[in-house]
Amino acid sequence: MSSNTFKKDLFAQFALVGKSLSNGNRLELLEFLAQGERTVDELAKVSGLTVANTSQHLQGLRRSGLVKSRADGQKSYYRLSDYSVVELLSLMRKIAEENLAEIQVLVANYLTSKDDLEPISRDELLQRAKKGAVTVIDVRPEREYEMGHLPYAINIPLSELKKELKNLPRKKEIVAYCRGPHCILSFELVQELRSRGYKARRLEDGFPEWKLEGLPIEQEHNSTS
Amino acid sequence: MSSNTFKKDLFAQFALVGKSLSNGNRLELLEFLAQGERTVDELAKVSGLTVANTSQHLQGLRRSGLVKSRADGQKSYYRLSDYSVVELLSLMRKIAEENLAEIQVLVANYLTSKDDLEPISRDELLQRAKKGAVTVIDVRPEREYEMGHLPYAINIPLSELKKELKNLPRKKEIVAYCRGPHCILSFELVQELRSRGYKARRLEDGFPEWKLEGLPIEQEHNSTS
DNA sequence: AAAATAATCAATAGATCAATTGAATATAAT
DNA sequence: ATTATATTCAATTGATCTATTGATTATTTT
Repeated sequence: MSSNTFKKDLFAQFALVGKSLSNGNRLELLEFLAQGERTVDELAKVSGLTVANTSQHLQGLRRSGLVKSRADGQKSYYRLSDYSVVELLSLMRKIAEENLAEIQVLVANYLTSKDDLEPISRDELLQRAKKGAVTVIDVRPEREYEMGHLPYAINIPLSELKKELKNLPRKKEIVAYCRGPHCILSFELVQELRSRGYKARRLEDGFPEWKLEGLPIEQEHNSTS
Repeated sequence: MSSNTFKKDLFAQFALVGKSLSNGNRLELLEFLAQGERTVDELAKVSGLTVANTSQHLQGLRRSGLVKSRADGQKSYYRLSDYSVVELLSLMRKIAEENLAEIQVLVANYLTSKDDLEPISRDELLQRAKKGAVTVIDVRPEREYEMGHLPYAINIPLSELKKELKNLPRKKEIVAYCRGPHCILSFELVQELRSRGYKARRLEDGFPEWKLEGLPIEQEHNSTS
């Protein structure tokens, strides 16, 4: 039965990856790392964790193979090991959204508390886009945008918003979308824009759902490896 | 900052899914459930856990949305919620295989301890298949086989092996493959076959890698939803 | 009705995890 | 050299997880 302990050992290794995904704070760190390489300090700030705690989580993530790090001067830079980690997070989010009722409740409460962040439907967006009546913003990291996005959508990751504000129309409606119906990035972008007096709404769900529906897609052609 | 607690709450929900994936025994249960609906008792047997322990793990998996259950008489049947759970497991395995050196070590040791379960390469398989010199077996569950498999491969899930033995050639070499280079199913099938006197080897890796390489694929056409 | 089967429940002990705190290390700036 | 900055390390506490044990419930069979 040495095969049996082999099997157990193998599953135990796979479980190391799962362990990394078993804590909300670590997921938040990973999500942020999906936008690119970051220092411990930056990661601590956005996640609201202490630096020591962040550092320890990052080391755990490195041991499980999800992130890599490099040191430069007094800083350590962490990044996702691989693009497939983003896919893993995406898939996890999708499965959670589809099967955990609690998520629906959370989002519903958040929306009512936020007055009306109610989303625009795909159909409505298509109709208004035809008339050129909306500006569509893709909030995902550049890499994901390049691999496919909604037609006429421009790419403005959350971190780039301030720079891009001057190029956005004051009166025309802005529609933001992201990875899925509960991807937090689009919520935040819409809030930011509204607080600055822009007319902004979220698309009801994200790029994957749009693509799945067979709706038109654009893609960048400069395939930089 | 109520948006902040919303974000934390949301990530905490996603982490429930990760938690389910953070234990080797649960991964083994999920892997087995990928082959179809099973009772608690069956799951306890294959995993080597006590029934009570198995039952508790399954209830945890249900709470996190990864499995569903139904009761019939005195039995409870559990199944994966969704095919995307199989995709999630696959992706996790792939990421672990690529990033955890320990897995390479485990497999290497297992192979040497098992004399020669050394795999056949894709190229070698292609050449020998052209001459009709090999029988190719896809060890994955039927559903996955139907969605795409190697040309001329026949589908024999591990559980079906005994029934199919009489149809297998005694002298011609048999090559088995599965989901990935370390998918345990193909290891087990090869061992079973060898112990019964068949000439059997594993393919060096699995279907996803084959597909990725752009090599030819067959697909069933009866698309039963 | 009594016994057998299948699964769940409840309580427990040991192991592991998560966050905090304060110290330590290493590099950069003054 | 001294100070500041960025990160890691080590120890600790409370919380959570895992497997075990024995009891309990519900359904079938005898």
